[in-house]
Amino acid sequence: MDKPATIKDVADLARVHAATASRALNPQTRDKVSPRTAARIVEAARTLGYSPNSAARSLRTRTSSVVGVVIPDLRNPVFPPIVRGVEDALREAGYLALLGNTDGDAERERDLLATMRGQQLAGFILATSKRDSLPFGPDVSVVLVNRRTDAGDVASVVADSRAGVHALVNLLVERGHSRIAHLAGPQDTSTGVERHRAFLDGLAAHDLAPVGVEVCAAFSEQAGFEATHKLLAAVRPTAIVAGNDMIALGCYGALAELGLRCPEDVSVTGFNDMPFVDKQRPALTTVRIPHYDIGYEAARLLLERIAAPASPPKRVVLPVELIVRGSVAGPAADRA
Amino acid sequence: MDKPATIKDVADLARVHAATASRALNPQTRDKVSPRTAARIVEAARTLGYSPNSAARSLRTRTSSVVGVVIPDLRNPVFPPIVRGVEDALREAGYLALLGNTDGDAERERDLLATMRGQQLAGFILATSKRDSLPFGPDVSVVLVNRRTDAGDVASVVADSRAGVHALVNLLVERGHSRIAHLAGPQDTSTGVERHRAFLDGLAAHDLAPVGVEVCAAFSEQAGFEATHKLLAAVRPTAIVAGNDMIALGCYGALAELGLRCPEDVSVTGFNDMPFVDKQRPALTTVRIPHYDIGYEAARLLLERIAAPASPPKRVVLPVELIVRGSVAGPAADRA
DNA sequence: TTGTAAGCGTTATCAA
DNA sequence: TTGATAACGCTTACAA
Repeated sequence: MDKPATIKDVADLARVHAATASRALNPQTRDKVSPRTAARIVEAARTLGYSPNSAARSLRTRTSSVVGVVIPDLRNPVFPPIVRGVEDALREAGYLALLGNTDGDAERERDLLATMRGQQLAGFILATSKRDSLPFGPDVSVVLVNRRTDAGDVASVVADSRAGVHALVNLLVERGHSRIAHLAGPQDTSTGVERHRAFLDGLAAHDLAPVGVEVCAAFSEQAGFEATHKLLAAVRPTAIVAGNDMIALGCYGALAELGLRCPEDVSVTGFNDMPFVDKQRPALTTVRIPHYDIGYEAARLLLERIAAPASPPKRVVLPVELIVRGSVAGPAADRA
Repeated sequence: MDKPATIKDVADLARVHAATASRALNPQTRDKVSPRTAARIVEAARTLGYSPNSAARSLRTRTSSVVGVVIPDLRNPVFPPIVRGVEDALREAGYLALLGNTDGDAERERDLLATMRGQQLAGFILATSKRDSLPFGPDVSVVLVNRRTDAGDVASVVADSRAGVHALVNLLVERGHSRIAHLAGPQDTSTGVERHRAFLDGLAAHDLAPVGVEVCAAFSEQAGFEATHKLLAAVRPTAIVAGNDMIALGCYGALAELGLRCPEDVSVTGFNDMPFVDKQRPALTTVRIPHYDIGYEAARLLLERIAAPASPPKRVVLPVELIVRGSVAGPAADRA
C-alpha cells in the first residue's frame, strides 16, 4: 500500500496490456473487451485496491468529475441548503463540488474563477448575484442560480420571486392595506431588481401606487434598519414589503425604536423564510423558497449540459410558497 | 480564447523554451532565470490569460492544491462559518476546497473519502463528529475539527468546550442554583461526550451532583423537546444545561408546553451561540465558539503539515466566550 | 542562465 | 478482441 496501484499494475496482474485494462475498467468501453478477460481485470483491480489517477485521466480527457460552485458567502443562510442540494445531486452522479466564496467582490470572483479554470472542471454553478456578464465562453458548461444573464443563452434555476412578491402584495391588499411601501434590496443584484419590479406591478394590478420605496445598501439587518428610518421620516405606510428577511428584521428594530408596533401599526413582510424567522416576535410573514431543490435542480441541469453541451439551455423556475404569520394584520385605521 | 493557453504558448510568445517558462512562472524556481526574461515570460502569460493546467501539474508532482473538507451537514448552522474560515485560509495560499457532506453516515463517509482519495488531494479537513478511527495512513495530511482521535497523533483544532461548560455551570451556581440537570448531546459524538463530562466535573467542583441527565438522540430541536419531557417527568431542576443551542430551543418548547416559564421557573443554557438565539424569547444564555477562527486555524494547520509532513502534529484549543442573556435567573425559591 | 529530454498515468487511435 | 504507441501539459534532472 505504499504507492497507489496504477493501471499498469492492474494490467500486469491480469496479464494484459494497460490499454485493455483501461477499456475493461471504463463502463463506456467495457463491451469492447471479452467478458472473461474483463472479469480478470476487474478482479485484479480489486485485489490491488486500484483507483484511477484522476489527474492523469483529466489530462488526457480534458475534463474531470469536479464542478465549481461559486457563491457570495456561505454564511448567508440561503446558501447552505442550496449548496447541500448541489452536492447531493453531484454525488449521485459521482461528481464532487469545489466551493468558493466571492463576497460579491468582482476581483475576488475573477481570481477564483481563474484558479478554478486551471482545474479542468466539468462545469460551474454560479450563484453570485451581480448582474454583470459571464466570464465564460460557450464551451464551458454553466448553470446560474438565482440570477440570469440578459442574454438568454445560459441555463438557470430561479425561484419565482415575482409570484412570491405578488402573493405578499395580494395578501396585504386583501387585509385592507393601500398605503404600502417597499424596502428594496440592492439594485445591482438581480433579486433586488426583480422583487422591486414585481412590487410595483403587483400594486399596479390593484390600481395602487407605492406610498414609498427605499433602496437598502445591502441585504442586511443593518441596511434594513437604516432604510426603514429614512422611509418613515418621509411617509407613513401601513404595510412594508421588505426585500428579504434580513431587511425585515432590521425593519422590526427600527419600528421598535420609533415606538411603532408590528403588526398593530405597521405590517411587515420578508422574503426567503430563513430559519428562526418563525420564532421572531412577531413571527414573520414571508415567502418560502425551495433552496435545497434549487441547488439540486441546478446540479441536475449542469450534469445534463455536461452530457449534451449542444442542447438548448433550460431555464427552470421553481414555485414559492406564501407563509402567513403574525407580522401582518389589517391597517390600523380598521381598528381605529 | 478557444483553447486555454498552455505553457508552450507562453514560452513561444516570450521566445523561450517551455522549461524556462515553467521556471519563471513558479515562485519556487523564479531565481533560476534572469530577471529580464522572467519579466517577458510573466508578461506573455498575462496577455495570454495563461493559467496552469493543474491536472498536468498534479500528474507530474503527485500532489495538488486542492483540499478535501468533510462535514456532516452544511445545513447545521455551525458549519458554514467554519467552512468559510477554511476556504479563506486555503485561498490565501492558492488552494481550493472540495466540500462533502456525510450526514454522519459511516457508509456515506467511506464513499466520499474513497472518491476524494482518487483526486490527489493535498490533504483533508475532517469535521465529522463520530468518534471512530481514521481511515487514513500517516502519509496523508489530516486536520481534525471539533474532534480528536484517541490516538494523539493527528493534528486538530477544537474549541474549549470544557471551559465553556464550566463557565455555564459556574454562572448557574453563582446565581444560586443547586438543582441543575443536563440535556446531553448524542454520546457517540465527541462534543456530546466532552460536554457531558465537563458538566459532571464542573458540578463536582462545587460539591454538587446532577439532579438529572437525559441523553438526546440528536443535536436537534426535536430531540431536545423529547428529552426535556422525559427529564421533567422524573425530576424538577431549577436550571438545565443543554448540549447545544438546538437542544435548548427544543427545551424552550417543552417548558412552554408544560406551563413552565423560562427563566422564572427554569433557567436554560445552550451552546454555540447560533445566529438568532439572541432574538429568542427569552434570549438564550450560551457559549460562543469562534467558528470562523476554528476553520481558518484548521486550514492553516493543514497547510503547515502539507509543507512539513514530518513535523509533530499540533493540537490547537481555541478559547470560548460566555454569553449571558435572559434565559438565566436565580432559582424560583429565591423569589418565593 | 537556458535548452533538452524524459516521464508522471491515462486513454484514443491505429494496427494486428 | 487485444496490443503498441502517442499524446495530454507540466516539471525536473541533466547538459550545454
